[in-house]
Amino acid sequence: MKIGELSQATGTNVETIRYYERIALLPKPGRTGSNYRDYAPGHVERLNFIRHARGLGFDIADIRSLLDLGGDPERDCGEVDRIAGGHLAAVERKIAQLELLRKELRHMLARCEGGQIADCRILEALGDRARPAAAG
Amino acid sequence: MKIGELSQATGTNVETIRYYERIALLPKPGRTGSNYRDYAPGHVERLNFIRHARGLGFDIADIRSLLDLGGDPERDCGEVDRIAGGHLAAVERKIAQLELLRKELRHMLARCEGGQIADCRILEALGDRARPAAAG
DNA sequence: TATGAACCCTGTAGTCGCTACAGGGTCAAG
DNA sequence: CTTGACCCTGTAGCGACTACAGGGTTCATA
Repeated sequence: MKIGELSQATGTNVETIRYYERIALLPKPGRTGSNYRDYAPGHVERLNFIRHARGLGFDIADIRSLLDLGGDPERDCGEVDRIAGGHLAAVERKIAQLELLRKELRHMLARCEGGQIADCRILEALGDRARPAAAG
Repeated sequence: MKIGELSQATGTNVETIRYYERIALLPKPGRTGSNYRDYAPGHVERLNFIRHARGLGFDIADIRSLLDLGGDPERDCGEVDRIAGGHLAAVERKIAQLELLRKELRHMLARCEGGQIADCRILEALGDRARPAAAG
């Protein structure tokens, strides 16, 4: 299987696949006589795992750990749970933070009554660090 | 005012201040005889604006536009409104996306019953691209 | 006067996860 | 025999910083 086919099969950019190889996230495949990468079904599986985890926002260090753990079937599931739980917590923190931003942005926008820059409540709110809109 | 004082006054890393100068977001200050940067009150105000806007997640291109607009007091407020509104929409999209991730992660974690890696539902869910947990 | 700490300077490289070239080689079809 | 689609390596770019290395300055203290 050539890199273009792996790309098609997994919906992954060719450059991204080569990048994953470079950082040793995806093992080096064999090569054809003309030096083309030659992938096996295991590569498809692993790359699907990686792309799904990336889609869920896991960073590459976490994915590396998850893949390592997956290669050790007798080991306890706790570490996997810890990584996924840690990531969920991070996502929840991020959501909470963005909800605060949303509130402040909505507040700012609600105060805008059009008119001239000189009277712009949005610029005023941005400049006024001592009294951010979310607190008022 | 030296860079360390500006840093204190605005809660901004010294390296970040120099970075803002390099990308011409913060105007070059005067220099003392010993070549130290010498900031004026206007710099404090501008940097406060920048930091507040960055805290709200505006990117530097947007902040540049907002600062430019602020320098033109007779101009209509519409462009400012458009930038802030666009950013609010982006924040809302991001929240929606993270809420989906949260759902899928919670689902994955809920299925974990401990035990061995070989039976790990989390790794199974991650590997199973055809049927992501959020859809089931 | 010497010394040491705390500050300041420039310039460059690293972070993360890709993405986008430049400059070439390979292969199948017409 | 040429065209075009694919493949290769290597390097540089993105955004928004952050972290040095390797030096200069200032000020208080001994």
